[in-house]
Amino acid sequence: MTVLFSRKCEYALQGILYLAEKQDQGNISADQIAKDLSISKDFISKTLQSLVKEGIVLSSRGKTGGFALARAPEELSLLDIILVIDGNGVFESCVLGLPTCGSDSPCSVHEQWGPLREASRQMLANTTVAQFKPTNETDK
Amino acid sequence: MTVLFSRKCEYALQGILYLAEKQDQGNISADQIAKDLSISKDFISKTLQSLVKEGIVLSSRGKTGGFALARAPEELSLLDIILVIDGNGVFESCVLGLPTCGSDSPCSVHEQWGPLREASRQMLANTTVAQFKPTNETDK
DNA sequence: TTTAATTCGGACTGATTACTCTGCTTTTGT
DNA sequence: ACAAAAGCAGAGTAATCAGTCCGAATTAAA
Repeated sequence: MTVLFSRKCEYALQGILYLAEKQDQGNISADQIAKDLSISKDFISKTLQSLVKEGIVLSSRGKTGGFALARAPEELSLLDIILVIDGNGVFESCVLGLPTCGSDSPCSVHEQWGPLREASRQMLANTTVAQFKPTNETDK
Repeated sequence: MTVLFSRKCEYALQGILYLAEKQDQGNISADQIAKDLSISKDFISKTLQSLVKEGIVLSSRGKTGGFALARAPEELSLLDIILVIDGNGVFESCVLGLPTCGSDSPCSVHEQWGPLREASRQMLANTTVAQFKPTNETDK
């Protein structure tokens, strides 16, 4: 089944949302995340490491180590995460995969697709991680 | 790179559009399609066979054999082809892959994504193969 | 009736994605 | 100092997707 984002990207989003939820509880171990999200510990671990490299997530080793958000949830959009994991290919290439299709010689759906694609992008850019937090006020 | 539709689906769309273009030239061989679209003959062949099974494309064997559209291009939408090859997963599942997300307990983007997804679907459903034909009138 | 040109079916191969394993390093509590 | 608990890195494995190959069945023309 073809899906908009890669599995890894979906897990990254879920992981980030989870970290935001537990934001005030300090470091969260990959083990705990994995259990609560029912994902493989090794895989979510690797995925979060990608986000650590990009400065989106903080990590610390050792006995009390784990992961935490590097930015305020209000300053972190879903698109930020998607771009790191999957890149922006989804928002760029021709929907029909037509090799000739581009802004200069667009295919029949190109013009109609553009606004939809842009709206999707905007929505993901405007939706912050904070909006997923259950019932907290602004910042802690 | 993650993309909306599978490669096979993209080829199917390109193949159908090509068949529509050559509609008045009788059967078109997989070999010719492959050459003109710069796709592997074997692969486009297999792909079109899937569409034959669903009654979207006609095929005939033998010396003058080849493929042709089974329906009028005006009666064939892009969505028809997409559904056969990729199914409707893209239009159904949660964008974020959240396991809990559904119409009963939607995630934060679910509500906003719905209209976009529906608009995309509508656009693909309303765009017929005929719209791609260069400069022909209605039906021959 | 033979031959050439085609689709068709199934098995096969290669590439990419998804995930796992193992061992190492770091850090903290005892 | 030591042991336990965590992340990290790289190699390895499994599954799916993309594409190939080959031989059989079909059909039309020579």
